[in-house]
Amino acid sequence: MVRPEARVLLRDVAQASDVSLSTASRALRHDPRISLETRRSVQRTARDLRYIPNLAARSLRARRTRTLGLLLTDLSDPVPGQVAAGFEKEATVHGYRVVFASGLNDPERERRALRVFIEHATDGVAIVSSVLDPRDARRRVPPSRLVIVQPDHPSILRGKGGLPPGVIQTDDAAGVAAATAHLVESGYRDIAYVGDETRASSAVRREAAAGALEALGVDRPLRWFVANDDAWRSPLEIAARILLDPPDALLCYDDKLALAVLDGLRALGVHAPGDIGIVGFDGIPFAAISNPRLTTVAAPNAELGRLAASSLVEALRGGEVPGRALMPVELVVRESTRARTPGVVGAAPA
Amino acid sequence: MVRPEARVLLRDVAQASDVSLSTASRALRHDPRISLETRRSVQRTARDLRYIPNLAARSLRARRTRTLGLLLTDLSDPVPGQVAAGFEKEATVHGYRVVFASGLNDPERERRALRVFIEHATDGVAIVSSVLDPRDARRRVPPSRLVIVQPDHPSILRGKGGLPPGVIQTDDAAGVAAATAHLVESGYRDIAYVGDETRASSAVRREAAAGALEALGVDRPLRWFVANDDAWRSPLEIAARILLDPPDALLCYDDKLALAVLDGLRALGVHAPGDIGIVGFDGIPFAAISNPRLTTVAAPNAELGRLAASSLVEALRGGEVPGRALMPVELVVRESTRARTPGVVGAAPA
DNA sequence: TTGTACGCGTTATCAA
DNA sequence: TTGATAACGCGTACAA
Repeated sequence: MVRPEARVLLRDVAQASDVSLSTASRALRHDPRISLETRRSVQRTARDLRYIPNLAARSLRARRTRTLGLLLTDLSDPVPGQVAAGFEKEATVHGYRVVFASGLNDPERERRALRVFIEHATDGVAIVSSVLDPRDARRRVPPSRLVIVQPDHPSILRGKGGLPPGVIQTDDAAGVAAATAHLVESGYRDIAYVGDETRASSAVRREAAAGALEALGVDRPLRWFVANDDAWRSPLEIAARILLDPPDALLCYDDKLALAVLDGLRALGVHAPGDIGIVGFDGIPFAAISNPRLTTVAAPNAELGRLAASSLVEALRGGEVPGRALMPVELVVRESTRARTPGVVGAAPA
Repeated sequence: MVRPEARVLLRDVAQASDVSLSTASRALRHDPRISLETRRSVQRTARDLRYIPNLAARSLRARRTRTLGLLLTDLSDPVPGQVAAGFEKEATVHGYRVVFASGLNDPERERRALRVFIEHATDGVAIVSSVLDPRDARRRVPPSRLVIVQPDHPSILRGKGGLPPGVIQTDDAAGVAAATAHLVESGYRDIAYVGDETRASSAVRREAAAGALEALGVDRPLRWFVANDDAWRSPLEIAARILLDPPDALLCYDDKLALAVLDGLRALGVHAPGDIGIVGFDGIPFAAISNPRLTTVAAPNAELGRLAASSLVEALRGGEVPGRALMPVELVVRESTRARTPGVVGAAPA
């Protein structure tokens, strides 16, 4: 980048300011041992010469890069996108740069990405919605410099008892329970979950819904329509399967899927909330302006990213292990669910 | 990253394989001068020791990083997200890593981001939808290593005559013209543009619509509702303004805005395509499953990203200036517009 | 076919 | 308060 012969080096700045290399270096880093006068002068010439430090040399010597790595699933998806935006913004505030990599839910790609971060000698790493085993991740990246956001590995199913350190996640179970309660209060009885059969985060939500339903004393257990990761791409297929034996209401894995289901059902003449109630998860912007507007469990995605960055930076400063956090989610009731009397609509047998 | 005492260096690999540093280095880079036998052995021990090369040292010495920089507007927006995903995927295929930065439509932030790329000594840089003056960008990054995707600076207005090298963009004017023709063919006469008043890309689309309308011999000139960058966040406000004097059809700056307008109008009792026709731009996934599904001009966003990466890589290999490309867009007619007879609906005075 | 030795640009140690 | 100098880890011209 930039032709070598054109690039201004620290030594050029030093020569131009008539000081030694080390003085120039210190002056630019605001070292208090350098007189204010020299500092100003050096900084001025550095700006005049358009000096840009070579990060490679700096990190080689200083053993840190002020760079953070962020591993996420897919940049083209709004949810990880929001997390990434929050993370980058917060990191920038603290003077850190960010290197991104996408894992696309493939453990092998995720491992390669971590390797890239290590090559880049990132000071810290955040992993969002990783399908990688957290223990595996911690073997590759020292736990003191690792934050795991919204883990999506089966281990989160067993780990009911307390969050491990360095993990930031939303209280999905509570959110789904609230959504389930809302459905039941609104008179829905025959409720089904629509979501992935393999991903751990999906299992968490499904089990939370089942548990809530039972706890609420609803006699009909939760049903389940399997809709894998890209089911939202074929709204008709999934809608047709649902209509084979339609429940009163659907709890969908996420908003993307919920909106697709909404579309597929509409194409087949079934409308929410009149014929069926629909709830999503995530709170993406489009859920607020769909028709009908989608009832959803909103997660603070950008905030998750910000928190990941700040807790990473703090841990790096203090040499501590990053803290844990369980973030609340919020049920946002909109038009895709509504109060109704049970049994009016849908093929709900006695 | 990784405690120094734990990190495996090339010299550790060399020692363990009983060869010199340089032999180890060459063996790992598949240098044909090293016997196959030693190569294999060194590679084996490197893997066993989990050796990960230090990129800083390598790039310092080799004067290249195999890293590309991607500057975009906002990671949380689906459109740049798709470009980013395509870019990253293609870059990875060619063995390049990617550093991202978001400029948020702020020239100052964009300049800072370019600086970060130079610090990182990225081999090449792609700038997506930048509001920075391309000449400014080219002063900071050598043109031979710069690709500008979808520039959004006023200079694109004047530069009608031929694309400059290193620029990749979509043929927005043609797309908007096609959309306008579609509206006119469908019987819409009083047509308005909804979009930003300052951004160059918005001006291009508005002018293309106005020109197309005139060329089609429609007597009513294009009207214009100003809706700035985050107007989509307040659907009611913009819808209310439109309803003060509603046209037959709306050409919106992008899908996000179109969907918001759709929502706001619905809230006020006005429905597409019955009461008004609505067209978006971008072809985001949600436009395909909205209600009504959105007629839009679809841009090949992921492809744009892929092309940017591959043309950058190619230019780096050949030492050439990256090529130019004008990508076609496609009018996708869906439910938010439809054939109708003029004058039936809307406040179209004689 | 392999090894020796130097330098990439910066920061940190030590001495002045 | 400042300067000289030795690393940091790797790639490569040159020697063997």
